[in-house]
Amino acid sequence: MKKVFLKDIAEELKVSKTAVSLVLNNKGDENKISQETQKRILDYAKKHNYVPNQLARSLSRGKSETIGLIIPNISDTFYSKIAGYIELKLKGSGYTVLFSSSNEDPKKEGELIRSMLNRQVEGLIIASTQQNLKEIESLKQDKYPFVLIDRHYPEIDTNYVVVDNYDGIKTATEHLLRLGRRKIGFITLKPKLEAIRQRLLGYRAALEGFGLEYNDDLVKELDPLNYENMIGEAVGELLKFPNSVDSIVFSTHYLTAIGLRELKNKKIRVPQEVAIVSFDQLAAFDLVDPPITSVIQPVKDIAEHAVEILINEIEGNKNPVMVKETLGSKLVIRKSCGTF
Amino acid sequence: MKKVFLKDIAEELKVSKTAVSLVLNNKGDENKISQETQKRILDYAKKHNYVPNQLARSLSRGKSETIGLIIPNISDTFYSKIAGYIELKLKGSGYTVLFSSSNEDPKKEGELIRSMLNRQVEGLIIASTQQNLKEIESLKQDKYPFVLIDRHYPEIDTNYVVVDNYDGIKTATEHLLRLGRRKIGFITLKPKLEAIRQRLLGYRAALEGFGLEYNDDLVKELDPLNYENMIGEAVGELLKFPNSVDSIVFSTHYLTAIGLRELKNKKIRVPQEVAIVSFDQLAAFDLVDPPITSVIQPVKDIAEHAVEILINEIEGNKNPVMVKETLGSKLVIRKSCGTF
DNA sequence: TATCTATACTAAACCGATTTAGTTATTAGG
DNA sequence: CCTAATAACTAAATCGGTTTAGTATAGATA
Repeated sequence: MKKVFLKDIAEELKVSKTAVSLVLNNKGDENKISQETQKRILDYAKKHNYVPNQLARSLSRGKSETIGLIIPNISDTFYSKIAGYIELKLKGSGYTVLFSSSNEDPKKEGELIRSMLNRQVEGLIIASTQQNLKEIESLKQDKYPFVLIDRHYPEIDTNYVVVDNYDGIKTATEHLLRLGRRKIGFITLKPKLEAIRQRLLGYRAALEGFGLEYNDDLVKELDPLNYENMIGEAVGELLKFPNSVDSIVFSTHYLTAIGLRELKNKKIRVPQEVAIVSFDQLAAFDLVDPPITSVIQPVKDIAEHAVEILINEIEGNKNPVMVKETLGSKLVIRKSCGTF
Repeated sequence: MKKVFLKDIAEELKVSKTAVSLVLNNKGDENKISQETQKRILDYAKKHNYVPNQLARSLSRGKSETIGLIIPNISDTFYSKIAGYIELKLKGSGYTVLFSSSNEDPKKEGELIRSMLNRQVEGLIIASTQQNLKEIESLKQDKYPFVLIDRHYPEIDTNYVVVDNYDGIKTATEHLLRLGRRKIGFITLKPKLEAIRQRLLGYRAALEGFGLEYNDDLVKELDPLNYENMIGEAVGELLKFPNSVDSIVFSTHYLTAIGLRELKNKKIRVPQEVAIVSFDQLAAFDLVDPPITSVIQPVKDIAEHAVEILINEIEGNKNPVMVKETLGSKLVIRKSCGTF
């Protein structure tokens, strides 16, 4: 079946392109196109299976009805869930999502932002590497609608929806302290990210709240690109710490998973010898031996709030007040911490 | 900073739009634009931070440099991993991925396909609901480049990359049989999908290979949209089966997870009383109590092969032979099956 | 001197829509 | 009967690029 264009319909029906376009966009009535003509156009379009070319449409209207989502990694369950909820929230709104992963590479992230702008997305949701201050600032300067999620730039006044990382880790650490653990290790990533830095601060604050001194030796910062090879050593060192640590706080779900694997390899009994708690979780953490006490994130809320804020800015008032949301997380207590 | 367009550059530099366009597309030399003019254009473009409007570009060239990915659900780790690998494979090729979830809804899938065509994507990778025969056939008729993944339509001659579902489940079931289990339950989804039907056949073939009779009571088919509420009953019935089953094969990772939860609730010892094996897995299945024996899928291969086939068809010969690949899976033996 | 050939460009059509600013024919009002 | 208003359209500009088919000039060749 040959593809049919607006022009074809117009020629065939001996009406103008204008008429066809108006009718197909439901603007026939308000533009006084007769019912008869409207019917002819509609029928012909349906019969010949006409579909408008979105590119042409977007170009001429200056609206793409697309929003862009830039995340570190679509394979990470945390982000794939967010992506899923964003899609769901957008369902029926007419917007499509264009998404891409930066793989924590600031340069790639910059390219993605520009590529999305070229593609005329109408707004962006970004879980940034937090190393593109310039780029984000210029988005803001251009009054381009966007909202940061999961990670934001404290130094710029933007929309954002993040989780209270500080508080999440603090709560988790305090839970261990309350259970009597005192030699608490912390396995985290090298803090290029403000979010990660917040987690370290939370850990520290919890200790100090219990009158304990912060000890650098208890904190292992792994390279985000090479953590799998470094985890063995990190765990090993914590176990060698004078008489070994009695517990470990992991700052991400994947560190927890490989950390626990390592502890099991070394035949450490969890939680008897070493208790653990995790920031964020994987789907099966409740089934793990032992079930892992985790700080769980309000993934759905992050996604939905971000979409609401963005759509509101795209469609609503142009010079709005920035919306800043820091959502709370929830500690789900299972067995790996040594219970309550 | 005001946005600068091709036209602006041309007017400012007193050259034609043609010249600017050619130079910026690296076609200056072959079109004999003088080095001097080229430099002026390039410098001006860089200085004023010119970026071409992709929509206009795509429209006029008839190429969008975008490929579409339609999957059931981006939140499912299986598909999010595939999405990740597809992105990775496409990196540097100039193509962008536009992806959307059908949520197993054939109608939605149809809309997505059409929406992507409107957006002029140059090719499609689809993990179909397998209930859109018509739609897929018409893609084929239009010689539109596409490749099916994970699920295909046996009745149409298309490109596809799938996993041998039959063989995967058969191997898993045989493993249980070889370990002496004889009353093997099978928890699966209602087989709207050919892929799911294949799994049932694999289960059955394994039994029959061991001279066992297929028994309907041992097979529980759950509604894909309501499996969480049905799992309790399903497991309960299998346990009530004369003297209870001695093992269960789960046909997807999420059924395994909730099934195991249910078994644990009921204080069934796994694998002593009931052994389990899973088709596909979640990130922490090796850490679970007990670690879950799973058939693992070649996710990376699926993604990479699909991309290769698609790009080849988009850029290469126009009337190619369809590529049909059925990849093997691998049984990873852990504890939940009662070991070797 | 007339013709050919490079060189270095450009005008204008085109991609497939949307939209502004009219135009014509008919009817209503004064 | 004349003017104004309304109904039912349409021509042409526009969106921001790409591309085809030329053109003008200078130098080389016969």
